[in-house]
Amino acid sequence: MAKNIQLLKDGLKNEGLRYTSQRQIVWDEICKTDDHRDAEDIYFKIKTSGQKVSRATVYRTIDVLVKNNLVRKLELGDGRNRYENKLDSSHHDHIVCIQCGRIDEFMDENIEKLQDEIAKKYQFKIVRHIHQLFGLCRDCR
Amino acid sequence: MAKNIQLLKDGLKNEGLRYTSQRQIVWDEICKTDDHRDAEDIYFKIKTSGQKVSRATVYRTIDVLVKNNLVRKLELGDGRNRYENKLDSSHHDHIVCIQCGRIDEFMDENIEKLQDEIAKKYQFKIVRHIHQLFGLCRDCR
DNA sequence: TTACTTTTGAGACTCAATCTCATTAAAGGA
DNA sequence: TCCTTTAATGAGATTGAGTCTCAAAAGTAA
Repeated sequence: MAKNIQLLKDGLKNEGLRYTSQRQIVWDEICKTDDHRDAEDIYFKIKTSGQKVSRATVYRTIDVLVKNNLVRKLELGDGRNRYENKLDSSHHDHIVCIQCGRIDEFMDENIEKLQDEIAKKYQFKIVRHIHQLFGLCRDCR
Repeated sequence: MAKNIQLLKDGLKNEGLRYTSQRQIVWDEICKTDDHRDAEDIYFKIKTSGQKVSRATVYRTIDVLVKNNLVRKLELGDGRNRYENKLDSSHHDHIVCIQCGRIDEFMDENIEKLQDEIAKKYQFKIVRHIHQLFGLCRDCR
């Protein structure tokens, strides 16, 4: 956990931002699980644990963490953004069950390469991508 | 255009839904361009053209069209859903310029195949997918 | 410790989208 | 054509995720 504190401090310092207890609390909460949670979930988890961080600060801190590459933002198109920590996970995309909400992660080197070729063909400089498969998982099909 | 009217009528009949002038107006508006517009754009375009369809009906009709496979919903993760008619376009994904908003369409048979393999590996039955590349287009890079 | 600047909290606000419910109008008989 | 039934519509209220405001609190550097 000490590692996480340093990661946060360094990330903030890089951006000329201050290290505060609220930011630490939010970052700790996001590191606690490898789930894909939305901001309200994270906010209420902190709130019910008795710690005091306002909703605005939770949202603002998550933005800071995303910008500093400590947290990844997931847009599943249902109106709520989800977040996952990037502690020791390498790049991956998601496969989502539309029935039970289960989210698995996948990564395919070949798809990544094909994407690069498409970007070249269209003369785009890619900065990020979204690749999500929606369907029924083995338990729901 | 007569073709479009029939498409709509058939689509509605299949679902046991009624054919109404409002639904025709919304469908016509969506067919007018191959843009990727949001519901408000479509609503205001209809409104300023002097035709009377309420906002609620525009939203409801778009949902009907999406469910009946006449319109495709695009989720670019900026809080507004975009829509495009599926008149004579085959399946494709999108490459989006984060600077100017330009949206190009791409399709890669190999990526589609690799997706199928991933689905098999994770034992998912895929019903839809989102694949979007975000970056800077040739004019913005 | 002071002076300065960033961050926080509470709640107001935004905006896309949905919901409510009284009214209107398709669709299929008679 | 006229009924009857039932779905669709419109106006405006409501929702809900997320953002903004601004006074107060707390880092930071000298």
